[in-house]
Amino acid sequence: MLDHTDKRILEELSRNSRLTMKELGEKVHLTGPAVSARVAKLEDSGVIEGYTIKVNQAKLGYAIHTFITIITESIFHQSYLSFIKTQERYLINNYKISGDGCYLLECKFPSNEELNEFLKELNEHANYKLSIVIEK
Amino acid sequence: MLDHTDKRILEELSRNSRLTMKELGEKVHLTGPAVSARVAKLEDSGVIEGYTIKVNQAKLGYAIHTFITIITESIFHQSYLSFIKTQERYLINNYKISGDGCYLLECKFPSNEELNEFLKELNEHANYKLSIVIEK
DNA sequence: CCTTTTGACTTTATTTATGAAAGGAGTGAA
DNA sequence: TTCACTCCTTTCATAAATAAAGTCAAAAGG
Repeated sequence: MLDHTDKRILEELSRNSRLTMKELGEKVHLTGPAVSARVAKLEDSGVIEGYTIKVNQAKLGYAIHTFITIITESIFHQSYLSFIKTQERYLINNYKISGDGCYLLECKFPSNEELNEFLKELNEHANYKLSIVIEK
Repeated sequence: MLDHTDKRILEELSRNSRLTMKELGEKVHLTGPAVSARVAKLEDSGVIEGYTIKVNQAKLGYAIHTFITIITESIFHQSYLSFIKTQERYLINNYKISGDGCYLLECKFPSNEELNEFLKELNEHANYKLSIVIEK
């Protein structure tokens, strides 16, 4: 289904998704049209879900990166889920998990003040454990 | 420093980083060369860190997505850090965190067997708490 | 008030990449 | 052998990127 060349293509596009088909072709030893056809297949089959950029959140003013383990008391999660929908500017990911907690919420904040305010509001909907990312 | 148009550019490129400069220009009401110059600025200033793809890990055979909270007993983390360097195929991210644990390790696995084997080996270097992602 | 400078943009023209079409090499099945 | 199939290359028309020159408006200085 996926041969070595396809994996090379995924590696190269992960590193730089704005390569031209010609450049990508040179890296994996194919011509432009050939590599273009393979990329189209990878898109159609859903292996490549999309093309995106890595944004430096700190330079956008979001210096604080956190993971918040959510423990909801009630069996109804709707209160928590509705709340985070109103907090999109802070959200990176919300994972439903099994294990120690119901959700793992990945967030970014510009300042401790805003983090603190967020946690205060969050606490009305769920308990939490906070982890702050020091280094990636 | 970063005006509304720059933010629009970041949004559009986050959604699809393979837009042509012409298409991107149309979306933000600029010509190709104008938007190209802005993107170059965003790259030079480090706001755009890179261009990448979203890969469907499940379709690559990695169906299991986990977060593992690492608690190292000793004050020397080297044993753990050396270990994970040998496990690159499973690794997505390793965050050094403050809070409940020393590291938060994001991993992917093809099967419970390999996850189990990984945990067994991990346990020689650190204690852990496992969370498995059910939904994103 | 006029002139100059600056920055961000558009226009134009050249270079370069894309993508469709045709053709060839290798593989497996009848 | 022959056919069908897949995957590739080559070629070429079209489209995009990029460099250079020109436009315009706002700010600074005489």
